[in-house]
Amino acid sequence: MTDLLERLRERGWRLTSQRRVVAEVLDGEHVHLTADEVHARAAARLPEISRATVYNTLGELVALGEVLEVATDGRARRYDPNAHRAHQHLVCSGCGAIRDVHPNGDPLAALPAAERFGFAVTAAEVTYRGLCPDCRR
Amino acid sequence: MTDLLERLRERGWRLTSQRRVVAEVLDGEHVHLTADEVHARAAARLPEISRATVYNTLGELVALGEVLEVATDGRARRYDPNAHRAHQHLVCSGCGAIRDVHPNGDPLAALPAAERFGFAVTAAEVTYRGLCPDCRR
DNA sequence: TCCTAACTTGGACTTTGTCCAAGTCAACAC
DNA sequence: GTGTTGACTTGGACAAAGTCCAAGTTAGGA
Repeated sequence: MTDLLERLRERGWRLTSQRRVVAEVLDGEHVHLTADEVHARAAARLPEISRATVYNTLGELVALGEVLEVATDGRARRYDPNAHRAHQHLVCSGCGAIRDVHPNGDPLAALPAAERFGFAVTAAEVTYRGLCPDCRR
Repeated sequence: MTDLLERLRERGWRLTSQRRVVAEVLDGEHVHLTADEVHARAAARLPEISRATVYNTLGELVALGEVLEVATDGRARRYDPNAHRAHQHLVCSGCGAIRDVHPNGDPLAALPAAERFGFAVTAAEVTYRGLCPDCRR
C-alpha cells in the first residue's frame, strides 16, 4: 500500500488526497469494485471527490500496471488491485461474487501456434463460472 | 440456420419476421456482432425493426443457449452464434478483431478442487489477447 | 376467418463512461 | 516560508449501451 504510493511517486505521480484515497479504497485482496463503488467508498472519506477524478485515477493505475481491469459480465468494469500476482477469476452466476483463483499451468501454453493466426499473443484471461455455496442452496 | 429456426419453433418460439431476420444476421462462423451492429444489419432487410426487439431477441437466443454473449472489452457485449462447438476467443488489443480459437485440453480441468471454494463450476471462458498481423506492423 | 396471447414498437429512462473549460493545489526552487 | 506553475480536480454536459413500458400489431391455433 505505502509501497504502491511510493512506487507511483517515483514515477512522477503527483500525490493528491484524491489519488491517495482511491488507492486506499483499492487496497487488499479479493477486491473487485466497480468505478461507482470506488467512488462511493472514496466519497465516504473525501466527500467532494468527483466521479471524473475516480475514473481518471483508475485509468492511470491501470495504465501503470498497478491495477487490472476485469470485464466479467458486460456491465460495469471492475478494478482488481492484485495486479502483481498472476491469477484468474471465478464468478458466481447467481450473485456475481468474484474470487481470485489460481489454475494449474499457464493458460497461454494451451494455445498452439496453429491457432494463433499470426497474432502476437501476450496474455490469457480465464473466467470460471458457476454457483457459489450460497447460491447453490 | 433453417435447423436453428426449426429448433426454436419446436420450443414454442413464435416465428416473426423480426426474429427470422435477427437469426439470419447471426448466421455463420467468426461472427461477433454487437447489438447495434445486429440492429443495423437487420434494419437493412427489415427497415422498421426496433432496437428493443433486437435486444429482446438476442436475450432470448442467449437464454435458449443458441447464441453466446461475450464480454471481451467492457464495452458493448458481442453475440456469437457458434454456441454448439466449444471454443475460446482471441482478441486483438489494437483493433479489437476477434477470432474463435481452439486451445488444447479442457480449461475447466486446470482448476483444482482446492481452488473452487465450494462453487459448482460449470464453465471456463478464455480470452487470449495480442496484436493481430495487421496491428503488429 | 377469428381470436388472443405473444410479440413489436418508439420513446423515455438508467447506467456506465468520456470530455472539457475553469478553478485549485502539490512540489519544486528560492 | 513563499511564490510559481503545470499537473490535477471539478461539475456538468454529453455519449454509448441497455432496460422498461403502455399501446398497437400479428402468428398461429380453433
